Amino acid sequence: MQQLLAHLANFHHLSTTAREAIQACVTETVHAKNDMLITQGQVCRNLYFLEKGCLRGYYHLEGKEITHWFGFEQDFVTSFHSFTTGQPSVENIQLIEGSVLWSISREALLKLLDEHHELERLVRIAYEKYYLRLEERYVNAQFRTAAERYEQLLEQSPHILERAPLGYVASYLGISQETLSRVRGRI
Amino acid sequence: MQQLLAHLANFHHLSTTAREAIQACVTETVHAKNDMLITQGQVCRNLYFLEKGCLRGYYHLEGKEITHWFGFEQDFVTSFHSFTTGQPSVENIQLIEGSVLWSISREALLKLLDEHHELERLVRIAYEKYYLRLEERYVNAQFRTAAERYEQLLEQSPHILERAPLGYVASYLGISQETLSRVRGRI
DNA sequence: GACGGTTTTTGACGGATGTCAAAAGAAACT
DNA sequence: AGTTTCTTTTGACATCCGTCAAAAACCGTC
Repeated sequence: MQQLLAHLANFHHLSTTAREAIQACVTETVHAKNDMLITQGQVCRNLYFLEKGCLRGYYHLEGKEITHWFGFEQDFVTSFHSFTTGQPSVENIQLIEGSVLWSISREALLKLLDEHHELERLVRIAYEKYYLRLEERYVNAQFRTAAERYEQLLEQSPHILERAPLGYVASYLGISQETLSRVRGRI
Repeated sequence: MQQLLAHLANFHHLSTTAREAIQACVTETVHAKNDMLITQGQVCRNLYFLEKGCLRGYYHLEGKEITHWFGFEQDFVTSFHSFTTGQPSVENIQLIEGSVLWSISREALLKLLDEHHELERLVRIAYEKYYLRLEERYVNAQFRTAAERYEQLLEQSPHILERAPLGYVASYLGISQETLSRVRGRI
């Protein structure tokens, strides 16, 4: 819990009343490896904060699983599209390791924003950071060869390679597992 | 100007005082085809609203120009990373057609948010939409063949194909102009 | 309607990578 | 240690696509 509040305070100052309001409406959950946090077709009603563990977001395309993001300690995670629009999720969120999560429902979050106006700014700043990360990932995806994309990842996010199985990483890079294996062998 | 205010009102209710404050700090500019709005290396200090016209954001990678987004009427545009962090832009923004833009500086925007608290929420909602669009683009980029990515674009954003030269569209799809030309010929 | 410049198309070729299938290696369980 | 199961590697082959170069189509201007 302290982790979550400390993380939020990085974005913007937090008053005591806001802290207390947040504490009152988030709840802790523990999940085992390979558990599904969200399954395609469900509406994702919660925003999660990952205190301990590791997970991935993936969807199905052309008969394959495409892992498009990984989450680690201190990350906010949700099926963003479903959470913001209320439509069924097109993606799945699955635990890669046993994990500890804090969660808040969309309704509770909106109520929180209504009652503690200062938090609007905090959320806005969190979105900015979120957006920059997505943009960076997108740019990296433009590198032509598998080897280049792999080296980018190795440099920028080595923790992904250490904690996620090869197949997930391969689809994250947009290549087959076999190709990733070969590329890795050469380096 | 009415277009801009009407567009903002789509996100969230706008009070009269907020409207007036906005009017007071945005300015209109007109640009000719092929003008550069932002050049790589500059800090992008403004957020723009595109009233009329069409432009693209691109950057250089491995000796090629990568167009990674297009902007059209009613879009907010900026070099997002530079604008939010104050660091030099890694991307260029260039007009594809002669265009009419409204702009506001980062300082003026932050002042506006401080003085009109209600606008924080509006900006937060605008970010949500922005983010969803980026995510969608990212997912489309995962289709395996050039033909599939082209057909996705044809379905979801035919206006891009109507208004942007082939070479820009090709790099947007992550393929060569020649391949795009062939794909298009087959369909 | 002829000219120059720009954009798009066509052709030939090689390389990177996906696919399928099987082998090898690790980890988990008894 | 032995068996099962999961993950990673290796091999062979087809194909999609990038590159380079040249031709064709398009467009505005004189």
